[in-house]
Amino acid sequence: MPYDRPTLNALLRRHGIAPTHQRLEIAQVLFARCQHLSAEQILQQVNERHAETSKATVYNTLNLFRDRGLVREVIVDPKRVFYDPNTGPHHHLYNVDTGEITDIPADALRLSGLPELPAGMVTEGVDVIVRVRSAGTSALG
Amino acid sequence: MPYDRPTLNALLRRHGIAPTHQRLEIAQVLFARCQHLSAEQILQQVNERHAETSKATVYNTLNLFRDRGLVREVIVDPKRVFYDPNTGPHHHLYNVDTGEITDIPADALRLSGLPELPAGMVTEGVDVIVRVRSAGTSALG
DNA sequence: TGTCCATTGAGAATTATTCTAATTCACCCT
DNA sequence: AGGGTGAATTAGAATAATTCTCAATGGACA
Ligand SMILES: [Mn+2]
Ligand SMILES: [Mn+2]
Ligand SMILES: [Zn+2]
Ligand SMILES: [Zn+2]
Repeated sequence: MPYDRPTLNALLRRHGIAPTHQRLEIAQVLFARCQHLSAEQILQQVNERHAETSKATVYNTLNLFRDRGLVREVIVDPKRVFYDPNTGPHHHLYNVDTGEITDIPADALRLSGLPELPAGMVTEGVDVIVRVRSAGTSALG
Repeated sequence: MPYDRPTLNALLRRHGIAPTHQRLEIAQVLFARCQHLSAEQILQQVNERHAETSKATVYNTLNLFRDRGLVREVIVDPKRVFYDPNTGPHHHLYNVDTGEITDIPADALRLSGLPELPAGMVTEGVDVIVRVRSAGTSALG
């Protein structure tokens, strides 16, 4: 268990985040099993045992974590944002049928020939999304 | 003007879409200037001269066009979907400050080493999104 | 113990998209 | 031309993710 309370506590502090009870609970959910979760899923998992965190706090906290670089957003589904505790460079496999998101390690995939940017632009990141579906599922009706 | 009415008419028919007045107007907006537009932007442009198309029809039509492969969705902004009349393989440059989306030709960018998929999955597409921001704009407050 | 400021949270607001159910329209037949 | 028919359109309501408001809470510390 690499992510016990003292570790999470230090992690938040290191990112300039005051480690409140609710924030630790949310960090726990995110970092314990390193998955890609929506705000709604996080809300449910945090309140699994007994309800103690509000929806507003989950959204506040996720935006705070994102602003401080603790998590990143994964934009693959127009319906909801997913939160990724892995902020290192890597990419994603997205199953459009199941909604499942899987990491692709950065070094598993070579990207070459990025076009030079117009003057005055700076790259913030390069996202690669491999969209897959379960074989047999057709895009047509 | 490569996209006059008879051409659009044939284009819709070729995709199995009955070419109604509203659908032609929407196709016109999408294909005339080949941009990446949101439903709201399309609704405005279609009704620029005189209002004749409803919001419901714009959404219906965009979903129909997407299902029939006439346009593709671009998922870069959690707030809204953008529609792309270019369905050929290519990638996108997304300015997170301005919201501007620019095409990157497929051959401008080499991708190698896609991991083999778990059995029973088939690739639907690979999206590369280069997120840029105007230099000087910071992610922090 | 009391002040202070950040945090929390209930519920309302916002907004992109979808849904419903009724009207309109295009096209065909006579 | 007039009428039947199914598809298309639409106004407005519904849905749902996210944000906002602002009052209540609570920990740190004098
Ligand atoms: Mn957000
Ligand atoms: Mn859609
Ligand atoms: Zn990831
Ligand atoms: Zn494009």
